[in-house]
Amino acid sequence: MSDDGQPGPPAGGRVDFRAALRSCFRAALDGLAADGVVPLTADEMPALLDQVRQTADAKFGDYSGTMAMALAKRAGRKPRDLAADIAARLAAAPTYADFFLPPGDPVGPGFINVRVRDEALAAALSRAVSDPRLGVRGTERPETIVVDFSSPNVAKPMHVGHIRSTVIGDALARILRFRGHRVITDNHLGDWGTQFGMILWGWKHCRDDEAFAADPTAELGRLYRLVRKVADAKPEELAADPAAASLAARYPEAGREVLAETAKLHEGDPENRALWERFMPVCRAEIDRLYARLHVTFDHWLGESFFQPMLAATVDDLVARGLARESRGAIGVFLRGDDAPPLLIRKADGAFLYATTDLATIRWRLDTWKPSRILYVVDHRQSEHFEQVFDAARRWGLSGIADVDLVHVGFGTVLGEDGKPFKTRAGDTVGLEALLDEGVERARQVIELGAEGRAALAAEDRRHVAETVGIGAIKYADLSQNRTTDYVFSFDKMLQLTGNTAAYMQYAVARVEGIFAKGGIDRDALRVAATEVRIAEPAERALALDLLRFGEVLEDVEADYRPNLLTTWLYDLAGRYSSFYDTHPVLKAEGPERASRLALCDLTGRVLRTGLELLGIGTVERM
RNA sequence: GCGCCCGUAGCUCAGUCGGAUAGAGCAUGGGAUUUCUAAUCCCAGGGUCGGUGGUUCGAGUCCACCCGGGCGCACCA
Repeated sequence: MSDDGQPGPPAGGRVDFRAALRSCFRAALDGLAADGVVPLTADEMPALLDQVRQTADAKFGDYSGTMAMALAKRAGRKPRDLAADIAARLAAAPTYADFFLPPGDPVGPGFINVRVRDEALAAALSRAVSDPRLGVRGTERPETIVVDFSSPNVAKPMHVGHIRSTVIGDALARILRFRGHRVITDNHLGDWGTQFGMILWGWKHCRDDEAFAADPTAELGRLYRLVRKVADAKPEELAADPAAASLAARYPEAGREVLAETAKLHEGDPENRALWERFMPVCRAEIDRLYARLHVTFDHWLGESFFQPMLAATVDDLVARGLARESRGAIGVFLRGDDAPPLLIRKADGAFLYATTDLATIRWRLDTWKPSRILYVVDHRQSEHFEQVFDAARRWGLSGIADVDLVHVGFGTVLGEDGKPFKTRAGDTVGLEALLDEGVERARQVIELGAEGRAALAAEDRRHVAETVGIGAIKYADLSQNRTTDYVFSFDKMLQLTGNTAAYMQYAVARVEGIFAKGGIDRDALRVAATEVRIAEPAERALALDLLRFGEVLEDVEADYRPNLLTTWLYDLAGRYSSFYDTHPVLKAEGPERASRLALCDLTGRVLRTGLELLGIGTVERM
């Protein structure tokens, strides 16, 4: 439950029915407590008001409150009696009658069911149609929120394992921003770690100058993959790669030497530093191209190298404060006593670790941006790491640490079709670019096979549609899954263009556009004139009510950082629209009915488009 | 060994932090197009929610134990 349940005037005339009803319930419960029926403290109120929700089934009304049953025992009353008491107080709450029909008798063991007045629904709908924010209120307490996501290692080509952080992080950033927060996105590039040591070692021992001249990115990628195998020296990997095996035989100390190259870079060795500066633009050009194609942008690109100058001071400070100490030649923060493994912040060879960078980064962000939240959109396998880093940061006693919420927004591992995870360090996974190409190609094939209506699309339009649909399908497949569960990567599944997919909603948007194109409707004029909306048919009412829940859904997405709540709702919304569209003529309707249906179509199109936009998914006019 | 996560329809998954007869999609079977894009809509079959106990008005959801699977646990990130 968030701030939106607080009483208060609706922002900009926008109505959030659930928030309005919660504030009525709050008044009812306050009265209950004041009259001594049941004692209630202020801090348990949010959880109780959370029990005001959309009903499971429309036959029970639009919203229901279930807290009476939970409170009955404490009140020493029968659940139904207490529910009736609450319902009576609810009906008398200020503004209740403006929005809702009288609650009536409690149902079952004590459900208080509420239905929105049709006039209130029509009025809210007509305001939403004329509102650039589509009736969405947004948060009443804007915060500064840092979203740390994507963060690939620039030394190696991006692959499918990077897609979740990128897509989920981008969607969350867009949604939080739309909610009214000040959002700062930061791509914390891995541009300073061991993987650069591998490239440096590879460059010095087995580079191919011609290949580098022809395609620098590919050559650096080759070096990374090759040296990684040589350094790890796993027999089964070497057996499968003769080139790596012969190098490993020639340089048995390769693993140590790679770490030494990394340490030299960190110490400011001129040669390694110069090579790093030469490689960086090559690496950036590669990932920039992919971000452009994904339409993902960042406010900042503060990679590990940016924080490198702060690392020594970070370690010194933690040592000086008695939080960190030497152990087996390394330096670590002992968080769980002397026996449990510490959080290492400096290796025995002097090099720093990613925990060091993470701690320095927290300090810098607190000093610079003073955020109230920092979100880390990172694979859930790193949950322990973040627990430790957050714990260490709190003990560190940084300025502002008490006021910041550090959140690891974890997500399930990307698995291959064989059910095994894509290992970050594994050699040959599906490249991200190849994945996007395949998605677009499959979408293009569907378009070519399509009905005559699509034959009218110009070649340029077809390319654009294929790109939008193909990449949208890939993003949507990822976002529509509960973020905490593992995610099986499957071309066939994500590129299927029927059912619960982005294409279904993009198609609904295109059909809305079709109506306005065919009817030659002036949508701006329609929005200004949409003052007399009438909701008559059940399909219209269901659609209208659903449209007005946009703000509720975004609030819920923020509460748990779960974009799949938005995808589910959008899919339901598109389904309601399709049902409505199938049975209710719009252009052939007349008078107020036609105007009302046009208003519904206009708002549906814009809500779907905006919702997809918040997921980072594009739409097209025709498809 | 310690810690975290998961087990729901044939398949892939939702399930609003305890609420009403457990929902979608795909697949299967049937139906709808003189009408705004059929990439659509409507209908049907399909379930001991891994198992056993417990907590209570109520459990897929919370607790305990068991079965089965995944991940992490000091010098990679």
